[in-house]
Amino acid sequence: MPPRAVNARIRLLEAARDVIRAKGFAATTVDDLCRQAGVTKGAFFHHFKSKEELGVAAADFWSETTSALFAAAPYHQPDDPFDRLIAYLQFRKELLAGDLAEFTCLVGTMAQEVFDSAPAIREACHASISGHAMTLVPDIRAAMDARGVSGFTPESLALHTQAVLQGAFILAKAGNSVTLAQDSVDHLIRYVSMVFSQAGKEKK
Amino acid sequence: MPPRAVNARIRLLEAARDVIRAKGFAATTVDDLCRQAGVTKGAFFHHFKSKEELGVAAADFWSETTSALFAAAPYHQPDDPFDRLIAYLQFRKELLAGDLAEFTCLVGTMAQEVFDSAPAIREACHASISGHAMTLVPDIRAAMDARGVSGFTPESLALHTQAVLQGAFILAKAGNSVTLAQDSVDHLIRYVSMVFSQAGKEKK
DNA sequence: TTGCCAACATACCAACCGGTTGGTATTTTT
DNA sequence: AAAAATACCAACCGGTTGGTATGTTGGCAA
Repeated sequence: MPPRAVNARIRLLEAARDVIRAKGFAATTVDDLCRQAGVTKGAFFHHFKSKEELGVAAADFWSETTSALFAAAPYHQPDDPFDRLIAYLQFRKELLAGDLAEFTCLVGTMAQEVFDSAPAIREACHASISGHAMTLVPDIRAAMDARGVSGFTPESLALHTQAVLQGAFILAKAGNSVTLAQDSVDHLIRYVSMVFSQAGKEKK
Repeated sequence: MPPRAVNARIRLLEAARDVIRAKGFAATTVDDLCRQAGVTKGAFFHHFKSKEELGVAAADFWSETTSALFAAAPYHQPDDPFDRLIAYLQFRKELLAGDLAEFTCLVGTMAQEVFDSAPAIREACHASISGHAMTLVPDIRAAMDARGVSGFTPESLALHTQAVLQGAFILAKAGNSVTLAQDSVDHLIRYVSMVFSQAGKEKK
């Protein structure tokens, strides 16, 4: 465990996370990242043999940090699987606060840009998104079984929640408005509630 | 009406539509566009004073061509507003075919990339997305009134449909799978059906 | 015919970008 | 303590990029 080595690498990954979310992958230069991380270009190419490899590493880094965030989040507390699912969506909605580049999804942004030109990055983004979605599957499956819901797979609903979130990010970016994203998540919560026959429980 | 002039401009806009959807805005070079359009750089900067201005023009061009496409589409035929809405979503699902770069949304892709660095493009993308969404509002409002649905605005549901589609594009790009996008649209159709109390009409 | 202007084409440039090189300081291993 | 590996730096390089400067061409009005 080298003392400073890990530092530079992690600082570059953090810089990638922040700068790429604001400017996009292609528009972010290696110099941008070095400046933000406070290291030189030599250090950059010591840790990553190319910009593309940094993209892959940034996606993996994103997977690790976000899965830690969600694992520690409080939405796992309810006893009922359905309640946990709703609590998850509510938690996602609460995350939509502050500056746009701070809560949007790195891997969604990168995937959009490089899906055709950098398959390695695309694949790492795919693993990140679907990996996170799959953490929802046990609860969705349990809720479906408990309430006799059918007509779709737990996996497809899990992925749909991520699609709505990704789409919400795009609307928010285009409209420069966080509210747009929140409204979409509200529709998603309403959908999930109705699908699990909670439609009767109208909020006041 | 100049004979060749309009040609070069439109060919550049078509090139932008095709190349940017595949490579993204930042990764698309002016030379890329000139090559694809079969014109020289001189022609490019004659019609657009900068790459950014082309981005704005491409977004506007996208608005025009897509609104013509949707205006001529057959989903307007049903008499009932709700049926028209479902027909629209079914139509959107049917459009998800062929190569990824052929059915994804130019303005969604661009907005994601340039929302922080090119406000003019961002605004043109916003106008395109919300302009299209607003064409759905009369039918949504009529369906809500006819069936006594409330709890959200017609505008927010219209925008939500676009969010789902944009998110579906991202999942499809990340997973390199059209099916992912189609599944999400299925969930959206199920949501809209349930919201308008069509949940009883289960498909076989 | 002349004059003029839009619509291109050709040639070019300065800045920038990803990546390399050769070297040094600091650990780790032997 | 010597040797080897790791972590990092400053300077540099060749190709690329958005943009410009300077023509050239064809149509059209006076």
